[in-house]
Amino acid sequence: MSAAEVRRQLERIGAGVVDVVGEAELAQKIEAVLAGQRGPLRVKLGLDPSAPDLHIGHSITLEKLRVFQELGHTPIFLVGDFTARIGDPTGRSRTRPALDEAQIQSNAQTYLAQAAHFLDTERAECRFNSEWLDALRPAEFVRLCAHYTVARMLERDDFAKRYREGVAISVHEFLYPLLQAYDSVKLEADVELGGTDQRFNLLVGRELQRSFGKAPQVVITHPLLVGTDGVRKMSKSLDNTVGVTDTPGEIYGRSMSISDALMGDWLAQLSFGQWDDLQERWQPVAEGGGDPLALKQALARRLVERFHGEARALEAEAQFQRVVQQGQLPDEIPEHDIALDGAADIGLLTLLCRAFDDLASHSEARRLVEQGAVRIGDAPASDPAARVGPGAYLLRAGKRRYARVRLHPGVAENGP
RNA sequence: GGAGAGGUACCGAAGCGGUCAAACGGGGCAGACUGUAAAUCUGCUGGCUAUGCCUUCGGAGGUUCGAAUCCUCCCCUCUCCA
Repeated sequence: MSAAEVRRQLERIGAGVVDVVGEAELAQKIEAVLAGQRGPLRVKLGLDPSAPDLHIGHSITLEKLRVFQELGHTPIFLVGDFTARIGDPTGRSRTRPALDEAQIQSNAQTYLAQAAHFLDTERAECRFNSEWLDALRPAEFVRLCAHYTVARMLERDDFAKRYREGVAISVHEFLYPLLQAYDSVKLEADVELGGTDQRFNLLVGRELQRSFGKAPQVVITHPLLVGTDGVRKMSKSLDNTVGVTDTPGEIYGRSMSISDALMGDWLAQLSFGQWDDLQERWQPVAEGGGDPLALKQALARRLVERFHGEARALEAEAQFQRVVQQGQLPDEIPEHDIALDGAADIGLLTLLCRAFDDLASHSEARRLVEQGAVRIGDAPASDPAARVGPGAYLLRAGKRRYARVRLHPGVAENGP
């Protein structure tokens, strides 16, 4: 009976993973838990508090953490506040400022709040690695470094690549995997989850635990979700995410913009065993038949549903069909009151910049006009030198930007 | 410490005294096409009171009618040697 339970747990844990290092140990650990010889498994997931907003790529590991929780084990969120305060581990975006403690705390809270979409964060442990890393004295730290070698560090893909290509690797970058591994030692993690890009770091944790005479953690890696661009991994800095806090419209629209091929990946990776009906519909589409549009709509709807519920999902779909597919106006269009300050009219370019926050300059507005992207009401506006007098207008710049403006002759009222 | 190679726009990468706001590729934006896509094609991609003007080629000076391009010093990266 216990053997069946072990098998059941292993099966659920193993669903959708890329790799489980130490599967036999995992079975033993679960057996021991079931036999009452030890407490629940301690399952670690590291969080980077410098980028707190979660996207659906994160949902893959979070979902697995939820599975562990359902099986009675203990999720541990490890906030890398110490590491975040020091700088960026990838070495690429060195401009990213080191965060101060208040920001880190607030980011960590944001993270947990968003993670609550996936699991019961109340029943999870949340720890900050500054707890032990701040206390680490230089002598101890140096001793810690002695547990690992430079050659082994260079085994990591991106280190090896950068070393080969002559790209700078700072010494502190070597320290990150080690510090992260030390977290596992201190937390006595039984399992650590991560994306495949974390494999190396997680394995260092496993070896360091062993080196410290502790039971090595089981390392479970999950596939990285490819972002909306269909090429690179989903990442906030690449602006190819579908975010947990995005509006229903954004989630729906961004999901609809993915390629058909990517739709297959997303269906497989984000299903979590809940979208069998959609998976079935994927097969014919993959073979060039079926109804890819309908399937993609169903996927987009389910994603909205996951974070905002069914009602909002249906709304988002209806809105998308009206606006994007039929070219009608969206329900909500930002409105602006613009005062002419006594002038008779206003330059079209100035007007556009005031109506659309994301237009950075007149030159950018000019380009849109010259490229025929701008409409006032139904009429195309193609003259950058045009001027607009008082009145109410519907402005459109490209497919996504809409604004209603009321131009009145008065003087601008300044807010209190 | 020594020798050499480098630092160019969002990224990669050409340019090496004027014709350079800087080739080319990627990304982004816009247009066409489409299933809303993707792929493909086309255009744009520093700013402005705009047939011209201003700011930009690691930083600060200098040479020159004129500098991303030459010189000096400084900062940073890489390689080899110690």
